[in-house]
Amino acid sequence: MATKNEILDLRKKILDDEYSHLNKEQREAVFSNDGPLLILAGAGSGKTTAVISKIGYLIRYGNTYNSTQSDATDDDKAYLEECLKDKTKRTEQRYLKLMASDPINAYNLLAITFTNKAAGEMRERLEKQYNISGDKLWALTFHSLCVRILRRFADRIGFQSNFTIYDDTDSHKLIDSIIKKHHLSENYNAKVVSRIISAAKCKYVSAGEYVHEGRDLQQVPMIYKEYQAELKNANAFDFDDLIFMTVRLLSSNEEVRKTINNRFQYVLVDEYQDTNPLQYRLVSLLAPTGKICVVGDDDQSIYRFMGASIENILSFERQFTDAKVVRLEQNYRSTQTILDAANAVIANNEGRKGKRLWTDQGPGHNITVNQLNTQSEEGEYICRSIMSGKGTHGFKNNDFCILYRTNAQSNSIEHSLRMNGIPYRVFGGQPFFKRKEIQDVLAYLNVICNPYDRTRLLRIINEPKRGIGDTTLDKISGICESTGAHFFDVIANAAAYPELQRSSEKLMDFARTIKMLSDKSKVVTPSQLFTELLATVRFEQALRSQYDLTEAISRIENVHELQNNILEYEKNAEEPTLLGYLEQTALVSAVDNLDENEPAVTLMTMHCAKGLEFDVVFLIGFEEGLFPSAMSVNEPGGLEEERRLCYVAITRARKQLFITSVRSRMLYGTPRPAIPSRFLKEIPPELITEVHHIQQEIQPPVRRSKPMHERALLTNAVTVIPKSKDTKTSYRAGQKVKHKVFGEGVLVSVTEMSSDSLLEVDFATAGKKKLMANFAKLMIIE
DNA sequence: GGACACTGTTTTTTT
DNA sequence: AACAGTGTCC
Repeated sequence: MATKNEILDLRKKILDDEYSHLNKEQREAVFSNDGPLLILAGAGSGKTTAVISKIGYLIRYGNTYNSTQSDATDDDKAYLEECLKDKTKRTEQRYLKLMASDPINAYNLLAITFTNKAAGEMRERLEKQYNISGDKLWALTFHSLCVRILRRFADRIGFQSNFTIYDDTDSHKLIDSIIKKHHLSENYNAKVVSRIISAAKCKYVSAGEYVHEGRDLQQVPMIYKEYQAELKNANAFDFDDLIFMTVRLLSSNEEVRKTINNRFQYVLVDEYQDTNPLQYRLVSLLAPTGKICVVGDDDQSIYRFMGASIENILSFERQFTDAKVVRLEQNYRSTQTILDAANAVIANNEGRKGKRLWTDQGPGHNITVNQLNTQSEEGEYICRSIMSGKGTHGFKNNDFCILYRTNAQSNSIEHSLRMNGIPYRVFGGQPFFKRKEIQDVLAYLNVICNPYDRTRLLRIINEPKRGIGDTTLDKISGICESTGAHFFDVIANAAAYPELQRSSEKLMDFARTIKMLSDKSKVVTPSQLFTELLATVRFEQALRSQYDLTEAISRIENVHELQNNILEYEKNAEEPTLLGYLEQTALVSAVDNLDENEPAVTLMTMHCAKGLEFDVVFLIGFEEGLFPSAMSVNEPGGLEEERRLCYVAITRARKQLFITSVRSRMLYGTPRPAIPSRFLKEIPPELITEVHHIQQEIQPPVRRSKPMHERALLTNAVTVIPKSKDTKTSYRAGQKVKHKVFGEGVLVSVTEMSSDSLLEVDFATAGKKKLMANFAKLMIIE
């Protein structure tokens, strides 16, 4: 009889061999499945590889590594010894029978990620490396997971499964209407109230339980209660409620909880440092037996403002008994210089789990630091650096990434990139979906799915104009108030209410349109319905009559772009539905659309960049008041959060890091003096090469008598920029340019004006147009 | 009901 | 500088 230890030892050797592509710590993370596990994964430490391997392992072997049961014979032992030497044997039934202990079905695994992109990548890699079908295993974000659960069990908490999702704009609108109704506009701001309510929800404090502190805003509990009543009446959830109500559902309904727990036998949570107490509750409900692995990095917790609690990861070991912690500190991404800088900066924080990144790659390039006078110089400097990086190091456009603290900073950089003909993509801000015409069409689609969605119904009931004014709407609200009827039902039966006599035809006509489209939506594809909708409400005609030709064209283009977006969705979704599409538009994150292969420089906020990596990273606007932000420095813990953000930003870079600041920054349209960020001083000086941006015109041949150090300075400078006379001279007649709406065209003439240039462009499709250079945002193609 | 001018506010980060 | 919200007039 082979002893238990002999067999265990043999198994360990085989598994170490099979997972030899991982380092020791990663293997430990893969093999530790006895109880709750926390993987403390530093930036770039191969965490995704470890997680993918772990899932593969759980599905193939279950919990072999630590399995104590063993009744193997000597013959089994000899067989395993053969398997150790001969890999091909490891597909045999007997091998698996000896090695596996409670393997988990992919169907019974749940992986929660931070973005849909991360979830998609996980599914892809599992499919490719372990042949695990992506639709069997649920890899989702917190929000999309909750939508799935709620769609199935909505009736248990008094909702219908065709519920719609309110984004921030929608909830602000709703809260604002409640504030107005109670004549509280003087002292109550929808945004502020919405934040308070959201913060309460993130701590799982319901409207009934909420107790307001402080002397101001005493009416918040009342608004909170009404807001929840309105949401329920509208059959809608806001972002927080998606999770809140799922928690409520699981904790109050044993049958549902059993169904869910039966399905999910092992739960993985990524980016655990960014979860909030509400999400913690959800996680504990999903993994009551401690079959759970969370992955995170306390140093990368940057979403406190969204209610994320760094406490979740810091106290994981207390919250989940017998938890094990594995640290991944070897970095496979960056040079030692970049890691040293990151380590040095984050070392200034207190209350960390503690961790030090290292790599066996060399030191690489020093970090390049430059202080410029203005934002346009900053932009120009970056463009020059990109161009020289492409020339001397052979980098491609998509190897570069520009990161900033606030979205507003993208403007000036975009301008420089356009002027230099460098293709780029901006992420975040999501201006497209915020456009009025897009919001309007989406509101229609939401109402078609869920006619009780009152906020969106109000948005479109008179858009395009159909003669239904405020007076009528007030009357309808009054009827709803006194009878408890739904807004839509009142409209649909307008003739039954004498006070609505004058507009009853218009109202009922509108309701019939919605009803008709709603019926249709059950039999046609989302894109077909979209076409039908535009035709029925004569949307394009309305845009044409409302705006002048150029603007109408641009808005119609946007609507068509939305149609493409729907088609794209239909192509990718396994089971495309209108509700599914709307869900996606509500829950997409900025980076979900990032295509690493698109040949363009990437622009985004440091927050957005979490989880991404680029060869060359530019961190811009390193100035006091901007980064760290002025608001954060007075807040307890605010500075440490900014520093973590700085750590995240630095560790995005693989090979080269550039950091810039300016002396004069525009704020609210006026220039303000700025001094370099304190974070720059936290980077050890020996890691930094300071580049001095040279202000003079390029001088013809350097004079012999020039002192050596000044010459060195000149050659050291990555760029020598002619004094920025004005960037508009970059436009020349004959250039090929591209406009976001009009497409490609040729520049016919350039007329200099006081602060701008008038451009005449002959577009291939749209014909000749006159545009202002600063406004048109043209991209120079050649 | 809509067009227009004027005012005040905004910039921290987002599922 | 850009934009949303408000007020005024038609």
